Amino acid sequence: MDELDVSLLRGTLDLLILKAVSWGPRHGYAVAEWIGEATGESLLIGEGTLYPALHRLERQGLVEAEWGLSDNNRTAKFYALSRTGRRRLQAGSSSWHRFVEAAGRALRAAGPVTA
Amino acid sequence: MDELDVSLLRGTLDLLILKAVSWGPRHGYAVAEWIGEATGESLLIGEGTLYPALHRLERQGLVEAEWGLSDNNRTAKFYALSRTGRRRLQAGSSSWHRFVEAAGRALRAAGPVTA
DNA sequence: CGCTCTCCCCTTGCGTCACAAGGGGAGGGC
DNA sequence: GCCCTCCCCTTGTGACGCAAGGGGAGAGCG
Repeated sequence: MDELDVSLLRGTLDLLILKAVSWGPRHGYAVAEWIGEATGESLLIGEGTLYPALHRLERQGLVEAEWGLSDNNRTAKFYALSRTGRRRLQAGSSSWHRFVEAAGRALRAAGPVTA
Repeated sequence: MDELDVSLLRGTLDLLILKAVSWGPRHGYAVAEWIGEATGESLLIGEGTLYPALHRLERQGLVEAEWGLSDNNRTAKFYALSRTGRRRLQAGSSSWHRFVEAAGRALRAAGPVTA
């Protein structure tokens, strides 16, 4: 009943990261923490998953990175949501919900054709 | 507003295929058709996606294949859900819904900490 | 009889991605 | 001085969705 082994994180991770920085800049480590908290520890992403994803999003211009100091006085790279990133987050969320709704309906279907 | 380009089909496809054959044997082509219908044409999977997936599921013992004749009198390979396949479908569906619920909650979150 | 259309099967190659496993540096308490 | 936590990164590997290819066999139609 703990973390899900499900590998369907695919495609959802980017959205979650964008969401994590949608209220202001956050550094990578904090992004991972937020995702963990926000999903009730259901989704724990490793650093080998997180950082490549952040770099990917940066390369796509969806987030912008800048070095700074964390609350604990540690050097950290802060990521901020760009304008296109925000649009992407909205569009992506919408797509995501539609996809999930469609698939969920199919998975809950009772009969083959119900004819 | 048509088909979704989203690549988060990852991990969901297997479940949909298992569901498609959960009411009795179905051949590959028909599986793809059912998924299309059941998702309101939101999810249209190509043959290059479908067949490898079917073979994968067969290799894992979740479905069993057998040659037969389709409604149109064509030679076709029918896939039937095995016992372990059915268990997998139930467990997978449950995991899927929990995952989706957790991620959905995070994506809909209003504030960072609401503190 | 040939033609074409639909149905139904398959494979190879490519790009992407989650993940495990590795490595490093710098602050702060003891 | 030591270790723990925080915070960054990379390389390699396996898995997978997908486009693009190829083929064969039934059925309507001229």
